[in-house]
Order: sequence, then structure tokens, then C-alpha cells
Amino acid sequence: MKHKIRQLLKQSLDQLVEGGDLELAMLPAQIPVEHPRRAGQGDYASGIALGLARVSGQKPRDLAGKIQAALPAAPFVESTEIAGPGFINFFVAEQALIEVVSEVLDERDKYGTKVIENPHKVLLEYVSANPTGPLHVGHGRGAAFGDTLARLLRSAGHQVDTEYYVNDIGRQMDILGVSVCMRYLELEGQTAIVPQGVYQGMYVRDIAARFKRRHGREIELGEVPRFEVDGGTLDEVVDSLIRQVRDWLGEAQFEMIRSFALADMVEVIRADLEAIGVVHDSWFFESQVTKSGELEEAINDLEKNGFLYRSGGARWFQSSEFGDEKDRVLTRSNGELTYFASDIAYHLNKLRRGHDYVINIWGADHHGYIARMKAAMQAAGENAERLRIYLVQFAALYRGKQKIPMSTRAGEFVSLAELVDEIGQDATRFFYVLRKPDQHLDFDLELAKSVSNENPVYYVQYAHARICSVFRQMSERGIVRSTGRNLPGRAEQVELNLIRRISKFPEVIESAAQALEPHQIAYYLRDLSTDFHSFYNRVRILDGEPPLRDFRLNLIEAVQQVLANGLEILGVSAPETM
RNA sequence: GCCCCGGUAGCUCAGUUGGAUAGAGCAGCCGCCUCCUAAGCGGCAGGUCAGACGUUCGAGUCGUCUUCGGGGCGCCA
Repeated sequence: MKHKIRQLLKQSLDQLVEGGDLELAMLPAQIPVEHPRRAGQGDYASGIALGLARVSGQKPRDLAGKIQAALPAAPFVESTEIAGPGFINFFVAEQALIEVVSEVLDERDKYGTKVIENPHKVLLEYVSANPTGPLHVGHGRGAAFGDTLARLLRSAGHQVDTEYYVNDIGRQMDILGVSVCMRYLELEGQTAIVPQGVYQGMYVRDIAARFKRRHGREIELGEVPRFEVDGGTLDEVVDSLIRQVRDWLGEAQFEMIRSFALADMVEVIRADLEAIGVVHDSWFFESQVTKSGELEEAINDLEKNGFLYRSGGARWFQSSEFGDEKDRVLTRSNGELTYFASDIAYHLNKLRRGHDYVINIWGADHHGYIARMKAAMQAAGENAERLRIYLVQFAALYRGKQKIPMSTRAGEFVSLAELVDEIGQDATRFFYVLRKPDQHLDFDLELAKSVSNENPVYYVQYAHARICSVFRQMSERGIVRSTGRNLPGRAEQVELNLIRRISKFPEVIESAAQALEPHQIAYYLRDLSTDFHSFYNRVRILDGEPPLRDFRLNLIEAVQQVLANGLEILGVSAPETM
């Protein structure tokens, strides 16, 4: 409907250009059409005349009048008016609104979808937390956001592939391996040490226990040494411990434990995600780019293009050439590659798979990496514009007023799994997505638990369940709807409000998808639910005269459908009873 | 010191790319179940949009500065 209004305005403007009242160059790329805030100002309004007034040297209201006069007639427009400083308000014909109900009932779960004019093929990477511990509440936000975004974009008509990038090699995995070794020792009745810097959480014991069950017989502990952990910085102690454990167990046995821990951890994470309905299309392991040689190729590309140099025994990438604030190390002076190096190879891999855009959802703590990653893509000869990186702000966890620190290494965190256990998948997802991504999120556990019955998600679900209930009643009373969809007489205000809201659903999907803002859907559903609950309280649907009754049944069925479509995007269930 | 995000009702947050008289939920107060689910509805009250200046017909929205809060600035991941 919005597009149709815009179309009318465009035709009018074109005519004025032809008549010499306006010049083509003055026209904006997109003609503004909005919903007036106040009732009585029409269904749609455009401030186009206000914008054009200055550049064309005409008074806004005069110009608005010319535009209005040149508007082509359209059956769905009841009337137009010039209002305020020069707005053109559009009043939609009641009949056109009523037809929206039919439209929803014809299109069903397709209503509101495929609203994008030129669909893209998109690769969306999100979560990608290191497999060194279960997901915590902070990761949950990225997971809920990313998954909802994927659903939203698909719904709007884009083609989306989702991926999880796993850092499966490097020091962190060694530390995880050592941590599991220590807990395994404990299970064998030996004395183990778990100094600071080694993963402390209970989940490490669980991994060790599963390892023992599966592979306990294959491990030869031999003489367990006394581990030296004195002196040096935290990092030095940890590195020394890794060496000691490797020497003691031998590379083969250590690798066995390390790789088991990795696989086990990945499974835990996969299960954590599944518990809130998040499933990635693919999982990409960092080791893939090393084994395939892509890592070397990537570095060669940069070298060939002349953006690498050596200094202080390390190999640097000239990211400052592309707007980064300083150059970055690719190969450390000890010969090891940084994670940045394999990240470059991975992102080149993604950009070369044939998507229009590659979208990354990163935690806000990674914002310093955007410039260097885009720099690397450019240096390697790719169009960095195709890589879109979006940040999701942190979720800080509170228990009442008490802030809960979150550290995987220290084992202090509230896991996502615990959260979902306590407040459920639907409430968890809705809570996360209710905030726009660039807003800090204070997740108060006490509150989330105590107000769980007042969570907006139940308000929306309740609307859906209530409608289901009306249809159950209808069956019980043996009521059979006629197939006609006309409304006898005039619609009431509550009905029109509801229909207007339904008619906006496609616009909301378009807007939310365009802005990558899933929260718009959540707020829309809440508003739709409000309109429905109002309507429900105002009229007795089943007690009306058959023609009116049947129209209202169609109306709430349309509401039910839109609620279901919207909840599907959020990954929240649409229950039939509550 | 530099960079990113934020500051809107007592609390948690929206605010449709600069528009008309700034909204919702929770908390508070007053009403509504003989009736399809009261996890609901109606009403009241609640605001210097952190502050200042600027841009213009018009600013919660854009710019500069100040201030407060969160995060980031490594041959860590």
C-alpha cells in the first residue's frame, strides 16, 4: 500500500516536472511516505512538498496543492488533504482496507514475505565463539540476533546461508587440552593442579569424564610428574604447563585428548544453540584454511600486492595503507602465525563463494578488528564493501543489583543453557531480540525469572492462543462460516485499527530487513496484539449476526496468521493454548 | 590520549532515515469477568528527550563541544 502511494506521488511529480513546475534533479531518490502519528491525519502522509519547497523556491502549501491536483485517481484512495505546514495526507478507502483481510487469508504464511525488490544472496556468520567453554548469556544475544536476522532476511526474500567459524587450533585449544588432562588426572585419583589461566569451569570435568568413559583404556599415564608452576607471568606459567604436559604424555596422547575436547566442546555448543532454536547451515573450522593451503595463498596474495614487510623478526601487514590506525602482525617473531592471518584466509574464502554480501555479526569488543579485516580484503584485491560487519553490544548480567562477572577462563559465567532452562526458549529469544543491537543489554536474572509471566512474549502468544480458542468455541457451537468475505455495513473503529495494523506487516518486514533490525518485528507484534486484545474486549465475536460474525472471524483468522508469521521470524512458538 | 556504542517518564526501552501535540511495558492510583482464556481491557498520573551552542521553515533525530556510563585500542584470542 505504501508503495502504491509512493507510485501515485511519483506520477504526480513527473507531471509537474513536465509542466515546468519542478526540475527532475530536485526529486529525491526515495519519496518520503510515512504513517502520521495522530489519528485524523490520514493513513499515509508525505512531506515531499516540504522537502521540495526550498529547492524549487515555492511555498510548501502551494506546492503541496499542485502535487495533490496532479495525483492520478486511484480507487483505494478515499481522499487526500493538505495539512499542517504542507503535508499531503492520504485517506485509504474502507473497502481497500477490508480487502487486506482477504489478502492475508489467500497468501497465508506467505503474507508479508518476499517484499524486497532486488533479493541478495547473503552469507551470514554469527556466534563463532571459541570452543573453550559452553556458551554464556553474552553469546546468547549474538545467537538470537543472528538467527532472527537470518529468518528475517529470508522472509523478506533474500537467500541466506549461515555459518559458525570455529577457532580449532592455537594456544587456546592447547589450554583446553591441558585443562582436561588435569581433570582426567583427578578422575584417576592423582593429584592435579589447576592454576589460574587454565579453564576452571565444571564443564571441564564433564569433558574429562566423557573422555575417560570413551578412551580411558587407551591412555598410558606413566609416571605423573610434579608440575612446576612457580614464577613468571600468568602466560608464562600456562605456556610452561602446556610444555610439561606435552612432554609427559607425548604428542600423540596429548593430541588425542585435545581433539576429543574440541569435538566434545563443539557438540556442547551445538546443543546450547539448538536449545534456543538456533541451527547454523555450516560450521567452518580454522584448520581447514591451513590444511587447504588457503592460508599460505592469502599471505602470498598480500605479499604479491606489496603490502607485507618484515620488522623486528615479524611479518607485518600494511593495514594502515587502507585506513587502519596501525599495521598488524601476521607472523610473530617466533614464527607462529597470528589468528588474524587465518581470519584473513577465512574471510577471503567467504568472499569468493559467490555471495553478494558477507555479513559478520561480532561482539562489540571486536570493533577494533573491522578496519584491519576490511583492509586485508582490499589488499588481497577484493571489494571490501561486500564484507559487512555489524556489532552487537554486550549483554551484562545482573542478579538484582549485583553484576555477575563473565569469564570463561575463570569458569565464572551463567551459561546460556541454564538461562534457557530457567525461563524457556521463547522468553529468552524474545527478551534478547527486544533490544536493538547497538543498545547495551542489562540482563537481570532475578527480573527475567520473576517477571517471566509478564514478559511481552506471553502477551503476544496469548493473543494467538485466544484466537485459537475462539475457533475451538466456534466448532463446539457448530457454527459454520459462510465463504463470503464481505463486510455488511460499516466497520467499527477497533476493526479498522486492527486491519490497518495488519496491512503494515509487509512494510515492517521490509523496513526491519533493510535496517537489519529484528526488534522492529517484536515491537510490531506487540502492537498488533494490543489492537487485537482491545478488539476482543470490545466485541463478542461469536454472538454477532452471521454476516458480521463471519467477517470478524475472518479478521481474527488474519490476525492469527500474521502473529504466526511474525513469531516464526523471531523463532518463537505460536501456542494454541496457554 | 584516540576510537566505537549509549544517556528519552520512578525502572526497562521504542521513536518509521529531519516533520504535525514525544510513545509502550513494568511499578503507582481508579474502574471492568452472569459473557468466545482477566497471561486481558478502559482510565488517571508521570518528560528541561544528559547539558550548551550550531545547521533550517522545522531537531529526540544532523554537526561541534561538555558531561556521565559501557566497550575497544597487544608479536592475546
